[in-house]
Amino acid sequence: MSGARNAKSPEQMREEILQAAFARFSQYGFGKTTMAEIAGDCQMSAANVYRFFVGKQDIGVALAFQCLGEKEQRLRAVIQRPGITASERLLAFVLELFDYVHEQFAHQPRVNELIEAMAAERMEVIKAHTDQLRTLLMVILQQGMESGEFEITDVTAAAETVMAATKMFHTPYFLTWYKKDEFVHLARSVVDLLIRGLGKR
Amino acid sequence: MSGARNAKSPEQMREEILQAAFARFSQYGFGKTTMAEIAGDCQMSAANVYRFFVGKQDIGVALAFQCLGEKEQRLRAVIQRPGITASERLLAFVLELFDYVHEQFAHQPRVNELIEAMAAERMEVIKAHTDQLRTLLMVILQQGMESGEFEITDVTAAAETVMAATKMFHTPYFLTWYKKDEFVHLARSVVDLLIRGLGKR
DNA sequence: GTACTGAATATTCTGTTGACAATTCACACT
DNA sequence: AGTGTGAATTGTCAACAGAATATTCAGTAC
Repeated sequence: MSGARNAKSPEQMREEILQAAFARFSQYGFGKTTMAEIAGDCQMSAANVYRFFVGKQDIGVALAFQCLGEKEQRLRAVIQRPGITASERLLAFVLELFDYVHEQFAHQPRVNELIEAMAAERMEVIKAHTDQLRTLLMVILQQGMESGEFEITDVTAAAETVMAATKMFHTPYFLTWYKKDEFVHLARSVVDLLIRGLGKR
Repeated sequence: MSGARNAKSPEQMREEILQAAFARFSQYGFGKTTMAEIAGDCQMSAANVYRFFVGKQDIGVALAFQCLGEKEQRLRAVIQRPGITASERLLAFVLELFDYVHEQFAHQPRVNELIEAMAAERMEVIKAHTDQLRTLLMVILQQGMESGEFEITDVTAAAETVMAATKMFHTPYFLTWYKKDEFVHLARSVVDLLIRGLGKR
């Protein structure tokens, strides 16, 4: 242990900075938040923040990862929900995805902005998340295979296909085009049709 | 007939203006084209253009309608293509839709811009087109019902559903996300799955 | 040497202003 | 009366200057 009285580990420092940055970003937005403000919230100089993050953008990217991780958590909960069929789970998954996007768009527009902005510059942010979503979808499809509900030759490809067919429901871009009810209704129809397509002959 | 030597009907005038405007818009874009230029191309003053169009935007809207009309023509050709099954027609329809969007995005980005810009301000532009697309899709589904390929209870709803599931392939927004081949492959997978879902048990 | 800072520098943002373009209008020509 | 125009008006945009901010660095405290 080093001698200074209040020494914190680099991990704790990073955590503290991220927390302060998130509070600012989610209230005022990425652009309107200054490094000096974030640093001030942590009782340090702006220069010192650079000992823990390469730059402001890196802070944004880290937070975007964190948010998407939480989203993934919510979806994992759907995967683990007990006592429902694969078909029901698939519907629940898509609706949860939509709900999340919709809710965030409505109640946390700044967070949404943040994620979009980071994704625009650093593709890997959204790439890792998409991979994760596909993997979760594959679990559902696999379950459906095992229960005999689905008949699928290539689960990976099928997951990709289902992602594409439901893209509209997890892409903020479309959120202004329809009302929430219409979206949910449409999502149900699409999922129903997909389930029928995935089912046994 | 009025007495002036070279009198043209208002319809002809409108047509001439639209043609000149399209030439400019598609080469330089809506924003970079001035009313004076359009008027000059028609050997008239800018002020005179206003006797035929309420404003610049109205010219843009008229052209957007025209472009979307041509797109619809191309799709009608798919509807009328003889000697193919409804399934094949559905695939051809979606691929044609994608091809059109992709081609325009690549070779006529200005036209694309124009349509997006007009649609952003005057919803009815895109609304009428979407209705038209759904109607065309309904024809395909109806054909599939009659040939016994499909089993659909509500053709209108099914058309809406298919539109939603293939949204990704006719929305320019996604064009930068994947490469053309990937899109086509994905589109085929999605359509195959939908066809299976629409088919008889 | 390690942890940190204030000041220096580089970059980005913002508000302003002049020029350009859309639209209107009073009038001319037929 | 219908067709059209030049000039006036209004609104928009882009360039530029100045301010604000991100980032770096030389130096201080311990």
